[in-house]
Amino acid sequence: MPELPEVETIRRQLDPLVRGRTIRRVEIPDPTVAAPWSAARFRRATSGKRIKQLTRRGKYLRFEFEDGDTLVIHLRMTGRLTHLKRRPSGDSRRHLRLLFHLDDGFIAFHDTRRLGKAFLIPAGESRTYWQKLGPEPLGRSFTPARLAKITAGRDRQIKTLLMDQSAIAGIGNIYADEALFDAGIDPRRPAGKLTQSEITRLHASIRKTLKKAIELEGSSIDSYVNARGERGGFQETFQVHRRQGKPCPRCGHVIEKIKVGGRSTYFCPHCQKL
DNA sequence: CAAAGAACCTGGCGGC
DNA sequence: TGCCGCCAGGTTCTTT
Repeated sequence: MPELPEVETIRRQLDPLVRGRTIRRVEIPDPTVAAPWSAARFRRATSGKRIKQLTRRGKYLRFEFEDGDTLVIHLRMTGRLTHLKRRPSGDSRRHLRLLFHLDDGFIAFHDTRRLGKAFLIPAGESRTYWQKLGPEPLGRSFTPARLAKITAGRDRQIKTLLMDQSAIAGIGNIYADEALFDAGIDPRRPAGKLTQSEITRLHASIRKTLKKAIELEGSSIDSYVNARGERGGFQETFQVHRRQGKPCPRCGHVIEKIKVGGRSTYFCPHCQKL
């Protein structure tokens, strides 16, 4: 489910609710979420900790504790993180993987496909851990020149590169498709062969698309909901993603669905130049 | 080293 | 109705 806009939406909603709160107790109905750590070790490392703030890096959510340690949660495909006033019971515990009891309310991590992860980064190791990720596309360091550096000399298809988290952090299948359409670039283009003006356009399209998606609180195709359990709104504005067979909103040509890097890819063969 | 492909999971859907 | 294969917003490990 969640790419940068969805994770950022959850962060914005949750941050004011968890700031200064203490994790009183942790329930771990499915210990694989904390693997390779045991449930006991995970519980010991998180309970009693006071949360300083909630931050995001790429698609990772970070509960920063006052002692310097960080609890990291990655939702992968179907993870959901919600704030609850009451402890879930019965049907609402289906697919529940983690439940944090705060001094006021609960943070629940549900995950149908069980691909999501929760883990801890000790105070000293934080800096090096996040170095593996590329720049934040909405950050100051992500300039057209920076994007040009990322694409230079690369033989890879541009869409695959955009989704490579070590190149740029936070873009997934939805926003890669939408940004490439907005920029008028075929997703299969070798990254290193983009012209300067295409790179400038793509840079602007990435930022514009992500910002708009955050405003609309993310995209809900299937399972995604925000921290309040509500669906996002950006799926209503999809230009090409999941719209194969429908007319291109710009030229009317039929939108096609192909595979790029093993992922379903939607684009307009007329507007997006190969 | 870079790039492609398989593996990890579960559930929903279309086809037969 | 039942079974089967395919598909899904992501990452990581293995293979080329």
